Amino acid sequence: MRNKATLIYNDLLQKIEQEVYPLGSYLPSENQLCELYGISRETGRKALASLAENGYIQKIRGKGSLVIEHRQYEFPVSGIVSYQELAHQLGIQTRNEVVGFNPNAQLPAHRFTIVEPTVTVAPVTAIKRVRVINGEPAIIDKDYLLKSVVPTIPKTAAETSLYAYLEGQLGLQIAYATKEITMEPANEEDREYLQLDKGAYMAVVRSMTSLADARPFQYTESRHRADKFRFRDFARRQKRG
Amino acid sequence: MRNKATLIYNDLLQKIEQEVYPLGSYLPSENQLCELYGISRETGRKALASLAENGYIQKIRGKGSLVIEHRQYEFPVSGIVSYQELAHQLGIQTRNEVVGFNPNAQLPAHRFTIVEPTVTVAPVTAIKRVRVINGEPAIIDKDYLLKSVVPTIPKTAAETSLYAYLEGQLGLQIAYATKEITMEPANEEDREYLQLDKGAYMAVVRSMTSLADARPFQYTESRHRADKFRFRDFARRQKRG
DNA sequence: TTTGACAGCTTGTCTAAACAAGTTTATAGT
DNA sequence: ACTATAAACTTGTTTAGACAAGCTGTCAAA
Repeated sequence: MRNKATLIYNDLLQKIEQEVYPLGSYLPSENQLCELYGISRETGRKALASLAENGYIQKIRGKGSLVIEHRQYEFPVSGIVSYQELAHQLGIQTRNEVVGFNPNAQLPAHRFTIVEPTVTVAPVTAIKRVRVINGEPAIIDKDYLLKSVVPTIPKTAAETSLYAYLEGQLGLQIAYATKEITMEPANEEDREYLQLDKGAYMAVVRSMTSLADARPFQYTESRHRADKFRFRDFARRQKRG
Repeated sequence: MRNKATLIYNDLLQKIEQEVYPLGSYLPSENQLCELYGISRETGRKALASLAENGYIQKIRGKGSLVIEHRQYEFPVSGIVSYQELAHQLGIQTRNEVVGFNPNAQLPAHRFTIVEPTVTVAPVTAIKRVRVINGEPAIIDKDYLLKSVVPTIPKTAAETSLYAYLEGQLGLQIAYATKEITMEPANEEDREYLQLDKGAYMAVVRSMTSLADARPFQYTESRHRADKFRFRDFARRQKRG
């Protein structure tokens, strides 16, 4: 990372995870961080603010930055993390089956709001994948990527990691996403690919992902077996005036 | 709110929602904000950073702060918002039935980790409530509040708003929470209170809420009818070094 | 017409300083 | 032994300034 605050954030985070700063202990004070890293106080404070934001510490005035219990990475996580990144972090035995690949599909464009408001249908690349975890098919991912942003996608990228291709090869800057989680009855496709009984339920995560320049480019529908689904979140209470 | 950044955050947020700054437009530049509000640039930047964090704007270098589509408040929301606050914001017709109130209950203390690690059981006040939305019972909330933090809770507080009592009456500063969402088959209690068939599924949200001094004080199990459940989230991608 | 350089905007990063306010500890006085 | 005060820590807020880097339009040169 280029900026100092992120470097310090990563360093402190690593030391929290390695229990150099264990649960219930205090991080070095802001002034100590200045000396330790050779930075100004505000720079250190930015790193601490991010740690607090993500649930690793709680800042207490007059005392310091307390290391608190944070959510471990579970599957699937909140945040934008690609499946491959996640599986790697967790050491999960996983396989990726591309069961559909259509480089010339169409999608109603009302989903991609700001971009092309006049066009009613947008050309997309459609990818359908089944995630097999420990030998059991658990998730169906349906991705639709705007061809105006990503003209071509090699099938091998879908088989390995889509994000590695988008960020690494194409240099796209993936910035943010909105997600919606609902519970829905399994449809025929679900039952077929995931070998489920009738009456089974699915956790469905629909998300729109956008680039740093605010162009939405990817719509995803991720359908999870109910019994395999878990979502963890950390939230801070906002005080409104 | 006391600090300027929060004041400006609230003011900008209001103007975004009232479409003074509509979707797709740019907020005043940072230097303009300085003049508009009579503040320094860093103070304005803190307000903008919070707006970006919560998904209202996307900052684009060289251009400005673009107003992007943000999640409307849906039910239930991410974040820590009390049921009453939420229902009020949404104008939902809602009723609150306290179906259980035990001021002398016990709960395994391993949930409240840092506080009392040696004690195996913690004294809590147990509250069970059914949320009735538009005449239909939709949610069962089971709350357990540590008596070491909140010694007594009037039953009327449970009938109206628990958070209003904790923050308003007792002056407690509720700071953060970790949540976990899973899908589980409905149990007998669910079926009884929510009038469900056998084989019905529930969305279960378990959460631990803590104060500003990092003391966890509340464990909640919120059980939602599957067909009424929806969770919306906004996430930014983190770049790791 | 096209190209290229540049000025003037924008946000991003970083620093140094000052003061307010909450916590802890040492100390002096009772 | 107890208490009140003060000093020395902590984080919280705010400012002013500097320079880097990305975007856009202007204007002059080719």
